[in-house]
Amino acid sequence: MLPSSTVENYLKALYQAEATLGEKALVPMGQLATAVRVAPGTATTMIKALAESGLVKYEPYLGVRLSPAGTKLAALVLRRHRLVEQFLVEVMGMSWAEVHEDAEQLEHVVSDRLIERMDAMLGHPSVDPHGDPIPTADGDVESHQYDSLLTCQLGTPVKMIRVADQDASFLRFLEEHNLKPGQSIEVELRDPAADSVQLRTGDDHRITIGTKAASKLLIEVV
Amino acid sequence: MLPSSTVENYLKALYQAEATLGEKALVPMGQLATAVRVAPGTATTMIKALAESGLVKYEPYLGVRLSPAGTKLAALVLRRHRLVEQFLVEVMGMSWAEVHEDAEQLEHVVSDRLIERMDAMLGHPSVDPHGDPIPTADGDVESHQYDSLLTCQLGTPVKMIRVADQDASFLRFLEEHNLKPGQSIEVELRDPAADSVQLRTGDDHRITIGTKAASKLLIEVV
DNA sequence: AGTTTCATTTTGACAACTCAAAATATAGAA
DNA sequence: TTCTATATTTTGAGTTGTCAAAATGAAACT
Repeated sequence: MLPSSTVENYLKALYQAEATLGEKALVPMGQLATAVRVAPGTATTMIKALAESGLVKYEPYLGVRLSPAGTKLAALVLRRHRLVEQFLVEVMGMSWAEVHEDAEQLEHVVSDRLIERMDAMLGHPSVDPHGDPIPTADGDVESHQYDSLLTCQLGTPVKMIRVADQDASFLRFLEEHNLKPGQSIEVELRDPAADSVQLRTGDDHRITIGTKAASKLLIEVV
Repeated sequence: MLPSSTVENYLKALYQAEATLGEKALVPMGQLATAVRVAPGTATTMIKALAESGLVKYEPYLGVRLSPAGTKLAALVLRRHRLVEQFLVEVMGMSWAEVHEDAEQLEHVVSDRLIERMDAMLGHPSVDPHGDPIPTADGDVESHQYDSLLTCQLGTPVKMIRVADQDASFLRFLEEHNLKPGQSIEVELRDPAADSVQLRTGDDHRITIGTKAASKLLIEVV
């Protein structure tokens, strides 16, 4: 019984929620319902069914957690999603700001045959255009913890690694200022009162962004 | 209200049935039900709904025909299907025998943006790997009537144009004998008693195939 | 015309997914 | 501890797409 697109979306949402909430945390129903854009009751119903089929562990009133089986399935959905994004950018020449929606659809229908061919054509990439890690065909992920532009040291040159946000207009903004994975950056100033972070990029541009945005830009000390 | 995958499949099946039955013919329910692989009653129910939304003309007990709106929608599904097939063969390097199933899924989720990108990357092809014509983005199709290896003149050199069958094992057979669109062929002999047709290909191989198979291979006199 | 045959339609039911709104549980404030 | 605000679950209902099997229509053969 292979999972429907709907089920895949629930699993994927749980996977991503767990990644930000921390491994062993239970994902609250409300958050899950918001993520998959359904009414709270709908999420409850679905989760009870998924618990029935062993894909999640459900603790009434507390939340949900993926089972090992569910985790693996979710990782494979994410693998397809991210390989497709990388493919759309690298091969089809699409902008990284516009590939998310397409990948969101394609991830559910792309066959193993096709996805492995894409993987090979791309030279088995380890990350997608946003720097998100691509799980292996076995569902294993290389997961690092990175600092963000909000938490890193001031005045230290760092390299951008990953954008933890898929919002198209945000990505377009980043693209416009050449803030992509690989770019060198230095945080010059943080102003808590103004809720802002001031950057200098490797190609010597100064940009000021909000702290919320800064927290989405993950980096590594050079 | 954009059509669901299910609706798209019904429309596509009708389009293809009409293409073989003749323009103004009504497609019988039974045939449609078989094509979309549902029980007869299911097809009746669905068709009544489609008639309601103006995509088909339904004549109880006689059959169905696509409306102009339905025809256009079906052509666009076919456009996506065939462009995807061409893309999978030309860009992804897949065999023409194995692209049908993938295209069957992808045709429902590939965005306009992506399909037009594929189209451009392929140089706006007019036919897919099987020689089937690719409708334009407006839903217009260049439709020729071709002779087949069953109906063409004996001993006359002809060129293969199109394979009117998507069966994977049949396509693998053709590939093995290099019977692809573009190939020159000559029919040497037809034996009605043996139900067979004997060919000589441009690269000088002799092959004997059944009349049913021969009727699927469309050609043009050189 | 009468009867058998076959295709088609109707009926009743079910599975997957969803919602709105009522009922209930939990947690935090008084 | 009691009340209240908030999150969660339950309930009843709707949509889409499906099937099996009964009922009906059309056609074909005595």
